Amino acid sequence: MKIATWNVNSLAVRLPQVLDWLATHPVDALCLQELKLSDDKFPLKELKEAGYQSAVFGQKTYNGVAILSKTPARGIVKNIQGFSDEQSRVIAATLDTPAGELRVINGYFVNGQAPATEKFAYKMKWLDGLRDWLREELAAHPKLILLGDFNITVDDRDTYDPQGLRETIHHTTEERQHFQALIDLGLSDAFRMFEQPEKSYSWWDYREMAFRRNRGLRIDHILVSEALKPQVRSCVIDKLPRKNERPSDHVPVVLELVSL
DNA sequence: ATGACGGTGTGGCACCGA
Repeated sequence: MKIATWNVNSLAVRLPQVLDWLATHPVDALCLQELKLSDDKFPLKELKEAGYQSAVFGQKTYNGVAILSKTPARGIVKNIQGFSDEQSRVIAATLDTPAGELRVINGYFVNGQAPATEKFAYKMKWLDGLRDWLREELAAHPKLILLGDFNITVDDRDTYDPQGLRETIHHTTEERQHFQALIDLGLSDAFRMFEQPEKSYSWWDYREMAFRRNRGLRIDHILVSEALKPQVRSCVIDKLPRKNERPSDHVPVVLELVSL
């Protein structure tokens, strides 16, 4: 059973690429971020024809998240419970999969612009709210996955220039402490459960031929709960879609779970 | 380096992303 995350940076532009990818990577569930469209513009029909149901929390122009799944999603929650948010950044659902009943929390985390800005402060508050809510979700759902675009590098291995980008956005101590607070709830970074290629990233800037020079960041993550850990077989980044024409700046990350 | 590229909504550009 496979589940993936992909920040598509406009589903309107990327739908053909998503359909292509699903045709070659028929995952059980695909979590999308940065739809950049309202619910009424969501391509429900096209995805249904590809074999996927959609739980959608859209927003015009910015943000927007969705969970595509082969089996119906239940218990859908939009945004962080107990945290008031104008922006559509989280959708959670319970899925019945070959690997069992899974709680899936799909997030488009706040970017944060730069330390000491209002947007950075919002990022920190948002992360606090997520942690508090996640504690409850974990208590209710032992087998839980938190995945999406975290907009945080975990350590030096996740960035092409650890020295030059020290304490800049996505690299600050404060962001990493907030990431650690999520880990401390009892979650594991599935990608680091395995040996991985050096300089593995999930995002590359469109500018300066960043992809060709592999100047990227690993900011798209999949965290798994303690109860799910024994079922994790692999976690890989699929960088191939970054070579598409008109690619997203992010690529999919894929988690494989086995049944017990 | 106030830049670069790309998406959106707008309107002759600005804003945002990371």
